[in-house]
Amino acid sequence: MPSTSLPATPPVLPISEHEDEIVAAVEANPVVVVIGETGSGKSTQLSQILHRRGYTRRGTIAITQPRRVAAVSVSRRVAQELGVSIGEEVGYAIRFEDRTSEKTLIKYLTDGVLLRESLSNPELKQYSVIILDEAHERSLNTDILLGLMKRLIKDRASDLKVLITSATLDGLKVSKFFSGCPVLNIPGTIFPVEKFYSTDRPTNYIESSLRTAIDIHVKEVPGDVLIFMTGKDDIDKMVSKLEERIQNLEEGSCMDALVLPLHGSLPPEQQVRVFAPAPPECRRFIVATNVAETSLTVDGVVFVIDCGYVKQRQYNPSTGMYSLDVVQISRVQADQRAGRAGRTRPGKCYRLYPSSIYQKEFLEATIPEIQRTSLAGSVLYLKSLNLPDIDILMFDFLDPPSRESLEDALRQLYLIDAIDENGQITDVGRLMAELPLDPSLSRTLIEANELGCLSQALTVAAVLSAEITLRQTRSKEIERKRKRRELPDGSGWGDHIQLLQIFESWDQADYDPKWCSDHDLQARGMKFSKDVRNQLSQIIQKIAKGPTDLQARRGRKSDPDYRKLRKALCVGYGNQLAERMLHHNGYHTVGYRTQLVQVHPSSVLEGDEYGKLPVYVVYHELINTTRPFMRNVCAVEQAWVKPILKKLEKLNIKKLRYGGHVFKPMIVQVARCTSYTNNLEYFITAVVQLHQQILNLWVTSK
DNA sequence: GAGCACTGC
Repeated sequence: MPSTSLPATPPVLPISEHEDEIVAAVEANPVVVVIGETGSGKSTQLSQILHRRGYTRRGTIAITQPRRVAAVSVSRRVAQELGVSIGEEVGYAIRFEDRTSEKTLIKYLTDGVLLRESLSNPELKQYSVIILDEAHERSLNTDILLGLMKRLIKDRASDLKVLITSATLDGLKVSKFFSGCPVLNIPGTIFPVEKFYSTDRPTNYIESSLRTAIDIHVKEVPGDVLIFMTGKDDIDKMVSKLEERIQNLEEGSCMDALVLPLHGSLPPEQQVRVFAPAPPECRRFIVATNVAETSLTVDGVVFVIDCGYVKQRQYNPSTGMYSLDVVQISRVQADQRAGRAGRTRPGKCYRLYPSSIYQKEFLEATIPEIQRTSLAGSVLYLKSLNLPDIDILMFDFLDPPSRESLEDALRQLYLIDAIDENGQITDVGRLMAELPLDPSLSRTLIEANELGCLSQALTVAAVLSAEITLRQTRSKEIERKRKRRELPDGSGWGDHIQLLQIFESWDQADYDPKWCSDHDLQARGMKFSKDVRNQLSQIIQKIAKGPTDLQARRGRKSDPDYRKLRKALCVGYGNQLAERMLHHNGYHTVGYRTQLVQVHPSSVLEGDEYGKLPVYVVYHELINTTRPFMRNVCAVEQAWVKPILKKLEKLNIKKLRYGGHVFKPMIVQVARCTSYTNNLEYFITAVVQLHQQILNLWVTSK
């Protein structure tokens, strides 16, 4: 490691007063939990403190962030405070962009990037300190990292320090997870926010928000208003109604007003409007989704209106289906929303629910992502790490996902050849884990490489992982239809093929952003899929067999029916297969559970001359809205389906969990226990887990 | 013939 010669000029932040306390705790313990409220400076200062105290002498300090923008902006800030340029002593690494060098001592990175690094370098030797920042957000990746860190500190007890930092995280719970490590509290610099509750839950929260907003506008001092809604539809409704009501107010009775929507699917140029300073003598109303809760910070907000709901996507492992539900927020979320009013001066938060509901009905914290999502990708990742104790269901999670969810993941991975019937990762599975994709798409790529249609499959995988959506301009419905007709239609084979054709057309237009807008496509999504495709090409060149032809324009004419590509998709989506009913166009899923589903109306797939849809299709996902739908489907042939049916017959969850040698994992675990008997708590935990394992085995084998 | 919150490798 190069020697350190950074100037040290810490700004005065609450955390600075706790410097000695922090350093003492880190010195004496492998893991320390730091609870720092908003404005405590933990994200920018912790790394600098440890750097000053010599922790960069034998390695780099890594600080993970759940979001890319945060990794970039915080690292820039730190570089500025230390008077160095980014990429030198201070750098960041996010997908598609690595701004670090051999000189880098403080490295900000997304949690996903750190997980990828740990794949090729499980001990993460280059780091002397790993800080998991914003752990309270409980992103899927952070949760997996928490489990990995618990292991890592045992293997690197002498030379690794781990800090878990968060705003409101239940410190005791994490401390318990890490064998009772110390918890430090750092106060923040947020201003007080007064909270007002409704006496009842409103029957119509749009109307209720409207009245509150007008009330503020007429009676309150200047200051912007942030209104939390659940989705785009509600926001649009709210914006137009609010504008109307403000217009109807008596002339000169109050100041000017500007109403702005804010949500993720807004084009960037419209999102930016929110960050422009307000015109003088004008109150802004920002009607936003959850983006304004953590991802985007709007300056000037003094009033918050909180409807108490959020739209949440959840996965049901017993049906394999996603649903998007409006659910009550948690107390942590409610407080986070309220905190948005106190960033520049004391504020007010209007909660459109009674305090009894906040106290009794709201969950303490939001259900962590790991319990709301399909785990196939994460389980494959963990399997690829070759952890010594083999049963993935015993992985030490802070909040374990359900057994059902983990078993669902094992079944899915088995059906696409990532693990064998004994639950062991296969060679195919190892390759899949290298690719930053959903397991189905990575399996498709590997099969495509065998079949000689890699270039097309790369495009499909890239476009699908960018999830481009055809932009919706409801007011210009007719025009939209006209434009969409000019786009390729998948040649009757479905949405995957259409997406491929769209990307190829864009490629032929030399990736012109204007081509996207002309065809009513989101340029942002298309650009992202192009970046993903490049990244995938680079990775696959290292692992592909034989010569690879990766140009997007190639490979079109040789296979007019896209047979190779569709076959590769059939193998990759072997866990997501559906068969049409005999007499109508409904489908049932083919797998270890059967669901009645339909092709989503947005699909390009159309019936034959008799109006019949293909007998077999694979689908990208099941989403339960008004009914269960398959989104993004591709027609496949019966002959390709047979191997999947065969695998289904052999599927045995007991074997997937415990493998052929059921006692091997236990023996390994006992061996591990005995080598850690100096840590009594770990020993007890391991024995309890072993006991549990034997019990499970006994129960399931009966 | 329906309608999608937010992240990330």
